[in-house]
Amino acid sequence: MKQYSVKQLAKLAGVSVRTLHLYDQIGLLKPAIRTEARYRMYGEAELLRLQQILFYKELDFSLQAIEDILNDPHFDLIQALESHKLALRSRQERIQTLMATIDTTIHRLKTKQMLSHEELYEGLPKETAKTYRNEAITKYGAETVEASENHLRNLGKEGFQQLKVEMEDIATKLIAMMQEDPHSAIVQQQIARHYHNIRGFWGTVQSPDLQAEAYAGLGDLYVADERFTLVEGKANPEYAQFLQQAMRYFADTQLK
Amino acid sequence: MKQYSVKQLAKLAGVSVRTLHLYDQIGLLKPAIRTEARYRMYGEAELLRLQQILFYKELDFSLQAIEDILNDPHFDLIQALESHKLALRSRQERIQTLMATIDTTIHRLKTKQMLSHEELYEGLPKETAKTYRNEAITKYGAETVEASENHLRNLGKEGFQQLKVEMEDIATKLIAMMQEDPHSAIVQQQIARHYHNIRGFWGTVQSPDLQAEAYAGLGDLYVADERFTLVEGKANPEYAQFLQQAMRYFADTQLK
DNA sequence: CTTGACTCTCACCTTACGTCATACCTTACC
DNA sequence: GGTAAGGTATGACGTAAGGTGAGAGTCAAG
Repeated sequence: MKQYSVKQLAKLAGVSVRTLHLYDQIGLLKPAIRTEARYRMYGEAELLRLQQILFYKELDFSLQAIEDILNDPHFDLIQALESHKLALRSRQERIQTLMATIDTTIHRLKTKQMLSHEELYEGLPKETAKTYRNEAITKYGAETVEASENHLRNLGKEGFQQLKVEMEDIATKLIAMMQEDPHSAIVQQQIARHYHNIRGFWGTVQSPDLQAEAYAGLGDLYVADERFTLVEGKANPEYAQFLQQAMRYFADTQLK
Repeated sequence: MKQYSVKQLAKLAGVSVRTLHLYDQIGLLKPAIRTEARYRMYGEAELLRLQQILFYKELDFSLQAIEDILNDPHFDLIQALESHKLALRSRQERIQTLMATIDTTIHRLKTKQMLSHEELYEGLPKETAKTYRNEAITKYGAETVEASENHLRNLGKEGFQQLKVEMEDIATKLIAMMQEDPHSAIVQQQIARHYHNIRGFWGTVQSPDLQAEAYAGLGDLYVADERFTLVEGKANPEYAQFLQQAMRYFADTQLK
């Protein structure tokens, strides 16, 4: 029966000596025996177990999870693999959106397509909420607007409350930024974040184009519904109009 | 000019107080002033900077990277974003292969398609290397076999040496496992790892089907070329035959 | 007997915070 | 003016998976 020292086993398996020390310490892989001088000596069985450990480690399982899997032969391996795959998938989706955000940010930087708030405000007629809503309906169709409205209603009390808190929050931030300026790119970033946060609220809308429309439409709705124009408790129509413009701009230029 | 305490700012930006303490400590975001009682007070400028920090943090930049970006206005932001995107892409690709591996592992477990080494050895005629090679040629065509051979030659001394080391390594492990058994699934895992490692060596072959063929062909080549049948310096034709079988099995059943 | 290679244990460092512990400060209320 | 509640400060420890030494003991070869 072959025996391996730490270094031999480490080289064989392509890991560091420290790693074996650690695995011993946490009980994941203990040496077959210790010599008189407390040297660790591993046998074939340990090599085998180490291979299994490395296999699961390559799949990004945590050492704790690996220990659970290996120590319990009745472990539901398939289930563990499935759920691990789900975790991997959501990681991947997150990375996907990150890359998309980077793309739009790069594009924005390259084309110097930054939104100054002069731009945002210029040409904005001071009309009433109803007018905006009707405008939105003629532009995007009653269907879209009503779908958004229905979705808002379907949120229920809690969801609506949450949305309101979120809106007040971003409102406060954006206003502070707009006063401070001059880095208006930040405003764009905030809108992007807002879009990202809000997106989950209308899971029903599927295509990206429709999402962009819905997002812009939501901006119109914000103007229409004064519950969303409250900033720290009091109405702020200027903010609402600004937000509407910014959201439409974002939808048109960034959501393709 | 508005002032914010730690808690106010934390709530506004959606982070914890501890986070602000940390950012202060590492110099990423220092409060505008400290009160007599050393309370941290932040102004609009700090809120702005915090927003920027959070934006980059959402993109998975490290705090150090963020500090570099924010502290140097001449920083090549676009370049940083591009390279960050590359890193994200490779992460994503890695996850992709992980999920694929999980899929095949699950499939293997479900269909109990595990390779016993009786299976592997049974019906294996004890023929010579040349015979194997010729067999490989008639099976997969001279083109495939020669392409593999050429690729091997093109590796140059170093590449070939590396490949040999790799081969001896896996040979040692596999033989140990086969003797130990009885978990033959491990052998499958090892073959999968081997395939994964080796794959980079023939970047020219494009389609998955062709890669599977090339991989199986490589198994035949191992038998044909005794340089690959060395285990710790001495020839080991049994291993070569085993490996050939295993690789073909893997290519046929796992690489689709 | 000494050198060099190997091994042991201990312990601090990494990231981006969370979670106490202890002590001080501010504000509201009586 | 006292007290209770709650905000704040600093410091320290813990997380995952090891990296990187420090200081000391062990082993085989020359």
